Amino acid sequence: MRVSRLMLSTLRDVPAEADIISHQLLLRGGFIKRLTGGIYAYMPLLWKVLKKITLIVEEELSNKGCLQTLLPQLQPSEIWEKSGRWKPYTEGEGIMFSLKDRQGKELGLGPTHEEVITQIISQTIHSYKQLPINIFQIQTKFRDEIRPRFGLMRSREFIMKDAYSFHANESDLQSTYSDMRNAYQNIFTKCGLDFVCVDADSGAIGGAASQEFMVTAKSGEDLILISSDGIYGANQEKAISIIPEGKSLEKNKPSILKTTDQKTIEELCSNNNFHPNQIIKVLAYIATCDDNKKYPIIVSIRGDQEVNETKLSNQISQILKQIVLDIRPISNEDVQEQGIDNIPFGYLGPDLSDDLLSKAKVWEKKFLRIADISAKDLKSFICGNNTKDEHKIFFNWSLLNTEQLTSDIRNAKAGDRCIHDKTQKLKECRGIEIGHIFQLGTKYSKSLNATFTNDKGLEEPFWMGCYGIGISRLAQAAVEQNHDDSGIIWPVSIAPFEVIIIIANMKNSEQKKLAEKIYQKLMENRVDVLLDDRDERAGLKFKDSDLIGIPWRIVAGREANSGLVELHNRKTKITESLDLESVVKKLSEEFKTKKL
RNA sequence: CGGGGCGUGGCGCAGCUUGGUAGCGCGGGUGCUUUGGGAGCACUAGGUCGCAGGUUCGAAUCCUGUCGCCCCGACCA
Repeated sequence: MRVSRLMLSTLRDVPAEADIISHQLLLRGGFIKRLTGGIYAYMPLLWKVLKKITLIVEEELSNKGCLQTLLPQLQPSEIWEKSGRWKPYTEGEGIMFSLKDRQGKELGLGPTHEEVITQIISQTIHSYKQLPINIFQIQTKFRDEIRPRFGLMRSREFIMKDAYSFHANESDLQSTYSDMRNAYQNIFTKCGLDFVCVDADSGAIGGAASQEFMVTAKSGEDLILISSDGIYGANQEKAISIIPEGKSLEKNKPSILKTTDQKTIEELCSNNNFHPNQIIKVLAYIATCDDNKKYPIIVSIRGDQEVNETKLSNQISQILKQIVLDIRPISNEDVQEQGIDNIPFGYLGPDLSDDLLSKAKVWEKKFLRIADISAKDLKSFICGNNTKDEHKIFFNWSLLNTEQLTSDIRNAKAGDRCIHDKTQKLKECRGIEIGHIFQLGTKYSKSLNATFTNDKGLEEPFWMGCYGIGISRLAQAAVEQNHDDSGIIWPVSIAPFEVIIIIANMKNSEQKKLAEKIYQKLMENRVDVLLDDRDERAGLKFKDSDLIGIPWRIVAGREANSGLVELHNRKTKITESLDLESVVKKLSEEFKTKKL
């Protein structure tokens, strides 16, 4: 390809809309153009990158025996009703675009394809003899993000690879799951990325085991915790740890302490010389569930710890056997709306009476009480006395005489000790999620009634797995991780072009002739090469080639009349003078490994 | 959804406080010079100042509404 024909449009100034470096560089290099919020056109340069990523993915998955397909994007509401996801996905914080056709039939614009593929497979596969099946597609997905941002990182329309596997039993699912994890390692390694694989929450998709692949980068949206030995890694939503030991409260006669205007843990500690880990923090939440009911929740946790709302939400949905649509702290407005303004915020105890809810207009009349292990483990503690300006001190759980469900709903933090080895500590870093694999189990096959006949002749729901890769996000993550002050430094395997040839001075026929010759030769050797034949000054061409990040640069310049060109590596910045034959030979060998 | 900020040629911005109907840099076009790190000079094209009302003799500027974009938050009582 010749740059004069490439529709290249680079910008010197940073467009005001871009905040993070990868977004800025993609815009400045002319890789993407924004059509509207969170919706981008992939320009020819980026499309080449996306195709290269796609090829790597297809090759790896094909090696694992996966089939490729292309599924509908417009999906009928019925199958989403059956799986129980229509409401959570279209209402509230729902992320599915939905619409009605002229008959009034409701359709969703696919954010993911579990329902569709389950339906299709159940129509096609009937016997255990046909299993397992592992099938994938690469196509555009739609998500109505509350707040699209960072260019392709969180956009409303994006390219995703999603794979779904179907099995006759759980152990077969597990073996495909680890096969896929292995394929993912290969894919991201081939893409030239630094990444980690961490335990993850399975979120709205549901299911058992789930892991995420994270490209480590300062601007990452996810907080991940990794043990110093690298054995354990998890998204903070999911991470578990051993809590730091606290300075425990001595045992003493339980009593009531006057604590006027001491509503926060901090105020309580500074006024009475307590430690946060001697106090039980009690928080009130309201959870909105699938059955349209609102459940008030009382959460107890050790004062120095933070509630993990993902864990909390999962726990509630397990207890109530309901999908939790929304969970948030109870606000003063909530309390007023319900007509129950007698809740002594700042002085709550785990044993806050249900009687306070008796006048509630729409809320359930009973608190669901959950205590984090950190609070439950305290032998003697301080907590609110459910009366303004009063706390209990030297109390224990049997004195409180209250029913509590105990579970881990605490945020693991950097510095906490690890479960697998107490001598290891967790450290935190940020990551960009580019892949996510799930063992779904039978959740979708059951709800959609997708079954096969097993070897005993009985009908049984499929065991399912699903596996995603954000293709367009991966491209941007690669930029976030590989750039310098001059621009992008694409890993060779996914670079839009492997080599760019610059003709320093278009008026010099020696340079032109030599460049053209190398250009032809490299193309004959199947090197993906770009020729900058624009009638521009050399400096501008250098700037552009650095900005768009082509890994190798050949310059036909000063030494052209002695048959020499300059070969420059974008990443190492090493430059050497070579003749035509050596340049072609060197580059052909450089790229040979991946061209069979 | 809450808070903050911004909408002025393709991009980045000034002008707005104190109304008098647009300007700078980059980019585009033409010509000459230049030619290894975003060239110089000259000429030139391109904007109903997001949109709709209102105030005024007169609005980019003041007021109201609306749309769009960006950032932060939606976490501890």
